[in-house]
Amino acid sequence: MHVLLVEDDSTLADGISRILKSHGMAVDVVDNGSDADSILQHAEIAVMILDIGLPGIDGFEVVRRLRARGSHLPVLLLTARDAIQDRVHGLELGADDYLVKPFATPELVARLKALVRRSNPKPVEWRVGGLSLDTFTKRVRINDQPVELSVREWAVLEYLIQQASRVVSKQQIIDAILPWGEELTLNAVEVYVSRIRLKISGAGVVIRTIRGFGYMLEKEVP
Amino acid sequence: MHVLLVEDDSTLADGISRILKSHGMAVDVVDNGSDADSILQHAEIAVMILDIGLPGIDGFEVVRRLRARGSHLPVLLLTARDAIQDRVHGLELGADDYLVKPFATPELVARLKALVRRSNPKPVEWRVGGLSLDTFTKRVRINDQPVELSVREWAVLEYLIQQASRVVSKQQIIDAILPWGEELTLNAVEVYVSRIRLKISGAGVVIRTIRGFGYMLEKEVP
DNA sequence: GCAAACATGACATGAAGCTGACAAAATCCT
DNA sequence: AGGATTTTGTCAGCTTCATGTCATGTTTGC
Repeated sequence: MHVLLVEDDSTLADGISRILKSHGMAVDVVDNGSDADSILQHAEIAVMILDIGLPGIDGFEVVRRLRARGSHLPVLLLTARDAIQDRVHGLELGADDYLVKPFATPELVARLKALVRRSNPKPVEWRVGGLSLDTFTKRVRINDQPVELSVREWAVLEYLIQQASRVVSKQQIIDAILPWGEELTLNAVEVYVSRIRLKISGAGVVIRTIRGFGYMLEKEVP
Repeated sequence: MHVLLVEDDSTLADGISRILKSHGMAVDVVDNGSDADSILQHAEIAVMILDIGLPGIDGFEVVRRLRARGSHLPVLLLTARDAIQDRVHGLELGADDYLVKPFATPELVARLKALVRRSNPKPVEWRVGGLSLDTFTKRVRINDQPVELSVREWAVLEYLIQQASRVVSKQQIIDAILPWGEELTLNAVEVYVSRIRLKISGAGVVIRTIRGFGYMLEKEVP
């Protein structure tokens, strides 16, 4: 999960960054509004922590532009203790929650998690041909017959079905299923695919190998 | 809608009271904890605004007693600006939100409305197979035989039964049963589940382990 | 036909889960 | 209050099984 932290006090930024990383989040830090604005338009960010008091483009403007672009990205405001007007104004502009400085770190983490959880309602079911993945029960069915998949296998198959009829490279698969920074042999992906193929044979769906490019999940054509 | 306002600063109490009334709410004002406690037990209150710093029985104690009686009444805490500990503690005890003094009136009203909206009264009884949880009496029955669960066990089982037939991760369980920001080892959840399984064996219900994902409560399939 | 790319069986490693035991904390009970 | 009892969370030891790599076999494109 990528967190964008916009904070110009570098000491505070470092502190928050460290805490979040220790909770397994990937943190991008910028210290001004225009950098934030540009990153938001180009990177995959799951949630933003935004200090109101910034030099140049201030926090309000960042939120305003973000919402103007139609984004629903959850935003957590950091405000000074006395800045009541700021909080109200921020919420009006479309921020989702705020935290008053100074705050306790568990509170920050809890609020962040809550925010992301709230804004992240996943589709319940993926289906291609006779193959269906139920994200509630984490169960895979082939023509209504349940099939047991391991975590890794689930992750790979979920990614493939989301990208159905598109070619995805092994590296893309690795990036999709691994936490940031972790690596794997490309052969590992081949092994996953092999195992998955075994388990989903008979569904009207195949994982085609596109030699030199990667894999593609698609309906079987006899 | 009846609001119970517990605030010993009469100037502030009058102000808040006036604002709320102008928004069409009925307001009961008391200036101490024991009065609050007694009103809560005898009147139909929709939401409580509670100052922490009270003479006699303080705000924490009021919340504690309220929750100990099994009530889900939404509670909005009023805390002094610096009292971070108070906020965390209050949320731990089961308050639903807090507001730092001084606050803007639109914020108070907005939060209050949000709180009431959010507090949808839960069904009194959950039932899956031969297992039933009565959220009012906090009692668990297996085929009408009462079973004793501890508070934690109750909390976990309640969450599991609410999410029946869905996989919930250990972290989700922790987030669901613990107050904001508190943490636990994931192993603790394993222990809870282990203990609960012992106690509910024989109901037509099992807590399945979905390795790598979490747990799922569902009807037993022999 | 040959090399590169892919497939897959086999294996060691360790991650995930379970549970009995225990110390600390909370609660109950005079 | 304070002693007894229950609850709670962590740990350690153990089992099970998923995981990732390797070695070796197979396919594919040129």
